[in-house]
Amino acid sequence: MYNEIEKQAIDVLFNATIKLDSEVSKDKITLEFPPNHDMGDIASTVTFQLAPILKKSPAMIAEDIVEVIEVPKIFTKIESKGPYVNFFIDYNIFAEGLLNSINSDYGQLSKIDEKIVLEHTSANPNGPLHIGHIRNSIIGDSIRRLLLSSGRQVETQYYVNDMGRQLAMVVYGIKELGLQIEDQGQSKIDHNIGLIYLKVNQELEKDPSIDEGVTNLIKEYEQGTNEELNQLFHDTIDKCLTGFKQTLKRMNVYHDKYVWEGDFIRNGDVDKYVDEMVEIGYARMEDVLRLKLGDYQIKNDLVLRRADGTSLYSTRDIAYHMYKCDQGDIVLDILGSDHKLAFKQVKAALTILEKIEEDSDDVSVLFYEFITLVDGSMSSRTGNFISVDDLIDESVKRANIEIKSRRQDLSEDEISEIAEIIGVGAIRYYISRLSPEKHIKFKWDEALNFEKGCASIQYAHARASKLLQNAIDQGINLDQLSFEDNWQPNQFEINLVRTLSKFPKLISESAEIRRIHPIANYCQELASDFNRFYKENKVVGSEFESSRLILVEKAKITLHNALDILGVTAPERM
RNA sequence: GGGCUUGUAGCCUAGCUGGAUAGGGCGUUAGACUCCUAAUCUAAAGACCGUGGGUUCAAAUCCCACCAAGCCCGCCA
Repeated sequence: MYNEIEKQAIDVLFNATIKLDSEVSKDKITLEFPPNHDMGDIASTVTFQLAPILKKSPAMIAEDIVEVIEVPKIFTKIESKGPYVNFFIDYNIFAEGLLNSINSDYGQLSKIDEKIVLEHTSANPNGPLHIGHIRNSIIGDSIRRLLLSSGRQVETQYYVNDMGRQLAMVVYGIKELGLQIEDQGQSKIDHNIGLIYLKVNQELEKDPSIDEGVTNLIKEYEQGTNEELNQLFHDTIDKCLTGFKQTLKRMNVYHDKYVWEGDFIRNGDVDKYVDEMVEIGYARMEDVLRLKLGDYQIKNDLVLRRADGTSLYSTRDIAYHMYKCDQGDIVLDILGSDHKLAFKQVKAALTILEKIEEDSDDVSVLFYEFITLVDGSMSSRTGNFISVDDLIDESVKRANIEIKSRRQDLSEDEISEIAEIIGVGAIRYYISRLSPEKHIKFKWDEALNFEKGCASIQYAHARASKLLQNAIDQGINLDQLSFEDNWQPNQFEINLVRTLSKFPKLISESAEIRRIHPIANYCQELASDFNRFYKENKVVGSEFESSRLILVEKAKITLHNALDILGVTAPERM
């Protein structure tokens, strides 16, 4: 609906430029939103492009355009203001059309023939997920939802790091130090494993020879001939992943597939690609086997094998990325900014192996900066971290207290259910609203804010729900609403309609640049517009009851769908 | 030392392919519930856009230098 209006604006602008003998191609005519509503709904800056051609100031050209431009029915007027050509939408016409076009899957754009293989989270299975990891999961999962909404196909993968040193240390603790996962006394199994990892690190400080034992375990597991050892590695990882999955499920984070890195050793891919890189001449044996990447403006060699012949993370990651390239059209990783160099190296390797063109965007990353605690960075090794489980528990606990102080009429079960929705929402929103390149210093009170945070958006949704329920209780059939003939949207209704109309464009643009924080911003804006409308307009029992109920219903849908992209549940009441 | 990222009101932040009065939010101050949930709304105060140069008709946005914070430069992942 909104698209059509933009098209009309571009058409008449185009015709106007022809009349002025200064035709510009239609795709060069870009539109933007004016800084405030007094200046209209749509603005064009074509005049800046025409200025050098016509040798006149943009402001004069704007006046000329307005002089000759034909005003389509959907606009009340087109004005020039300085260099801008501003379009004013006729909401008496537009509101009904727009609202009629909103159905339950508003924001779901038409299908794009593109499949994206999206890897996110992929935390090492050596202890619980902490708040550093969860930024990855939240961004990754929201990107998945955003890309799906934009019409693309997405497969999300969790890359299970079973060959790494960290995991081997846990296994060492179980096998050689007699530590039992079930004996660690933590409430969740991944926390138990984290405690073993911590203990092995402490032992290692006292007895450096443990290091050699761990190395031997890695070697033996990579050879894969010791069935009992294989089983121990697998069991340990499975247990840890069981814990992860519980946490991720609670956070509304979904993976389609878990891919084990060891598989790329077992199926021979790692050897095959290493051999190929040797053959092509980029990998050379010096002190160890090194991949030379000077041709790709990377000074640091990538070591492909340890001196003892075992593989390294980066090597296996190359094989994994080769695999992912075959699974879809686009490969997208969500990674912490500490992986920037490593990723460049992997990408260079993919180029060497002729999987992708140099500088291709088909394999790319969304990087995010770290979350640190006030007293320094997090570390599973030293146990200095806040686990996601603790974070959720605290958030839900606070939400619970908040609800109890507001609602005395709800049962304990109802409160718990709503507290979970609000608590998890607060966390997801806190991460989603920020640009990924912003470094976060974690503070409880900032993360878990129930006023003007996510809760206020959820509240707007709950309000809308309640309002519709009230209407139903009065015997109104929501399926048979129609606009009153004399309804002319007032300023509050116009603002709400305008914001609603921006949603599909927001989806396509955000998906294009692969950013989720514009969606979070939008949720806030929409909730705000809805709350203002609600405050100033009686709905049930008003002169325009039917039109307003339609407006409320559509706002509710949009709020719901926007929150859904952020993985935030929209509650029916709170 | 080299590279990448960030620096916007007391605090958090959007804007960064240059263009309209730098947009939100928290907090502060002053108001609003006999009226569909006040987790709300209204109003006010609060910003030399890190600093210094430069390019331009026009710079928060581009270029250079500097300062500050974070990250990377492993036979860790």
